[in-house]
Amino acid sequence: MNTKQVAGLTGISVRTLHYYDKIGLLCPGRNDENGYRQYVEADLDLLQQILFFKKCGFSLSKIRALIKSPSFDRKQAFILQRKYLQHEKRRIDTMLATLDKSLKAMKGEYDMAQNEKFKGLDFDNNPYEDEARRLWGDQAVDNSKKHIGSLSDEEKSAVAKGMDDLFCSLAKLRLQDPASDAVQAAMDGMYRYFNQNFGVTYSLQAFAGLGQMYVTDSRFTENIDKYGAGLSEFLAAAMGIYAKNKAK
Amino acid sequence: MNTKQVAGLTGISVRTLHYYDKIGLLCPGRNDENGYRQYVEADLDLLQQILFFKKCGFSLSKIRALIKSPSFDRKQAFILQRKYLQHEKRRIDTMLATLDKSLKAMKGEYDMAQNEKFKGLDFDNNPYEDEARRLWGDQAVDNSKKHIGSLSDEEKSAVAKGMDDLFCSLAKLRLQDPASDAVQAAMDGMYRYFNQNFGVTYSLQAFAGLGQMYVTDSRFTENIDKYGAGLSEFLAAAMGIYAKNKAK
DNA sequence: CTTGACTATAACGCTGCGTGATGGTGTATA
DNA sequence: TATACACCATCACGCAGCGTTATAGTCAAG
Repeated sequence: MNTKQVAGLTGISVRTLHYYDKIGLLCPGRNDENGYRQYVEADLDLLQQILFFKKCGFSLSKIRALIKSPSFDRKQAFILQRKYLQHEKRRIDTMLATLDKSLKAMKGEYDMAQNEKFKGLDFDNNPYEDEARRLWGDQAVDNSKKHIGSLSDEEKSAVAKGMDDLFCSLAKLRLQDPASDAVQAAMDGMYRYFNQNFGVTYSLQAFAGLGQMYVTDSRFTENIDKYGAGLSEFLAAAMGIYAKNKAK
Repeated sequence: MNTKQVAGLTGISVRTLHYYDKIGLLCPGRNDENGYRQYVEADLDLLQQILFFKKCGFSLSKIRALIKSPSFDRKQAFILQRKYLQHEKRRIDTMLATLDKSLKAMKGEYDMAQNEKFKGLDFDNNPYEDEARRLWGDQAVDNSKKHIGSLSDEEKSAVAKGMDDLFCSLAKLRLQDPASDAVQAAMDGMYRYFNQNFGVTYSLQAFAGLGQMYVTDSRFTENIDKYGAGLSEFLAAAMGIYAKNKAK
């Protein structure tokens, strides 16, 4: 299929498809003769995933990080997205209730508290995040929190210092290819460091899952990106590749 | 209430509230001593409206045009918004169905057509628009279309020319105050022109409603704004004021 | 060989805020 | 009375995700 046909099929504009290609989000093959884009079925499936992730409120760069990761699992993504949509439905119900109450209040049939007027109208928190936490991260996060909690103040600050150093050194690599030897060697160091310092043994899967959380979970993203813009997305890719390679 | 309290109550950031004030969307009174913003209950109700309109996908400038119009009716807005939300719920159901089918297709239990993969994922058309059409405009639009259809080609182009001239002259006024005498005189001309040339007699209410449609309905907005950026929003205000004044 | 319907890239514009920077106010504490 | 500290204010700049021209090459039909 050519660009225009995909546009017609999906409702995404041609311009947008060009843009997605340019930013490395959806890069179809090309016709050898004239260089025109050629979308095959796998491209369409990927586009569908992209659109679902957009619905879940992720930025394009995050989506790219997620779907490019070798540890990306379509089935899991579908399941999380379903949970997100169910959340959304409930939110809409809340908003409908708010609406009906506001109507009644307008007629004087109901006395509405101020905070009631805004139920369901808060735009901030992303339920997809919550679900992803439950699926991938909370045990790991909780465990390490528990472990850290059991340390003395000195030990705590030592660990904190170690993490700081680790992320500083990782940040310097973030413009290189995540699959390169240098980066993968750093990943090996990271994996070992985590296993030594967090009271849990990370399986390779859990390590890759933690990488996914670096982009899906704002608690991580925001802290990590302080060491350098885009670091979390870079790490997600590099950790996924590391887990995949080592699993062999 | 001060700015921070409102922020806490609604989930809207302080920065955003400042911004809304600056662009004339939500301008609370001020404390005389220090110039601080003071939000009263009416402001909160308005903010609620603004948030509902945002959910419906309107831009801030459109929202401003809608709520500032004297013909703005809170109850009608609530009702339209409810319909919009119900639409959204149905769309989510469609997306959920698409999701489940995709899962099945992945397992090989179902053969999915390409276009089926994108059901519910099209972001473009705004259901609020459709509802607003049904409520305010379709009869008027249909009637005038019918009337114009009954004309000869010459007459048609004469009407088209007249409309073109009319909007050109209106566009020149668009930076003035919609309530000013000059603008209101032009509105009088517009009202008469419409009643003479569209085979329908516009009630003042219908005239104001048409103004609302100029901003809610992209069929109008896009055409009108060709004569000058923001013309549709300006006209919506001016027509609303005209109808209100003349009703007295 | 020209027309019209495609394709391509490149560059500028727009919206809705977030994020400081900088400075005035108000009240509590030393 | 000084000073700290939390809160308010107004700029000014930056960013994502495209829409929108502008400009140019490709291809089949007439």
